Amino acid sequence: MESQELRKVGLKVTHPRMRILDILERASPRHVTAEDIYRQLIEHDEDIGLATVYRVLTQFEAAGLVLKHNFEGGQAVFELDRGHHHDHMVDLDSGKVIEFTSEEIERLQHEIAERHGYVIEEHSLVLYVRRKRGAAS
Amino acid sequence: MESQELRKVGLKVTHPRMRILDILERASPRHVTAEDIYRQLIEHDEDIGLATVYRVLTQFEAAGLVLKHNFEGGQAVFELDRGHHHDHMVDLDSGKVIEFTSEEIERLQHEIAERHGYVIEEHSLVLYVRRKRGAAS
DNA sequence: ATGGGTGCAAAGTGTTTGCAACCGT
DNA sequence: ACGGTTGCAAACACTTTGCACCCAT
Repeated sequence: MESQELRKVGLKVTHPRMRILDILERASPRHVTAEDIYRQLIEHDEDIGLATVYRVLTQFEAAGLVLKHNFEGGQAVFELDRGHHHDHMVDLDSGKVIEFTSEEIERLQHEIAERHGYVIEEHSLVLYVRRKRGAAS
Repeated sequence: MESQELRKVGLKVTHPRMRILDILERASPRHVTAEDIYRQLIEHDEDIGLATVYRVLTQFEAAGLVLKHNFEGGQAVFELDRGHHHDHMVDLDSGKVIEFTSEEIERLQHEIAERHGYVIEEHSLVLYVRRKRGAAS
């Protein structure tokens, strides 16, 4: 039950938070902007303001429920944190976001930070790509 | 001579563009925001508007003279493109930007994109780091 | 009941743009 | 002289905030 997830992270169980969490869980594609969520709320005749969407997303991020990414293009995108760290590829033509992981890149990153006397707090790796000519979909 | 660099990329040699290019060349740290540049212009009693700084930086980017990065924190940072591709580490405490390169990470990135049927158009790898406890400066 | 949560509108930030004057060629 | 370039102010897009009311506990 979603209300448990909210309580678990110390957030009061309110209607806006439940609805937004619900949308994030069902979201496909998984990466959505605040406006995307707001639009869906409107479609479902929910009377929730855009400001609330931003506030709730910020709280969810602080609570570790969602991840926020700043890809190119101004709008931040959010996704539910499912616990499996991954990086992103953004298809420049379709806007589609593809997730990927690479143990090896992770390892190299830590090695590099270490070499400079640093510890990685967080990182952001985004590949902006285009379909290869002749590649199948 | 800087005026040559401008002509080479097809930009009219104007006072604002010369001054901004000059600041970028002398900049240390090399990564500066539009405001940083604007501030320096003001200090040197130059009568150049912030809008012009943005316009010129955009043109420089399009001309391949500068690179623009969107690190966390809203403000975009610019650096003169010296031709040597590199990625960035941002010290979360000092704001300092450290450059690094990793042939291996580059290779892995292309391998991953390839595996998904894509070609990398550009990419962004930023490590947000903190000094390791006890690490020398 | 009480303190956090919410909607709305207004304020903020960083960046872009319209326009008349200006300057490099 | 011409057309690109500039400064200024206003417009923009996205996000945050102040405030009076509302609702979960």
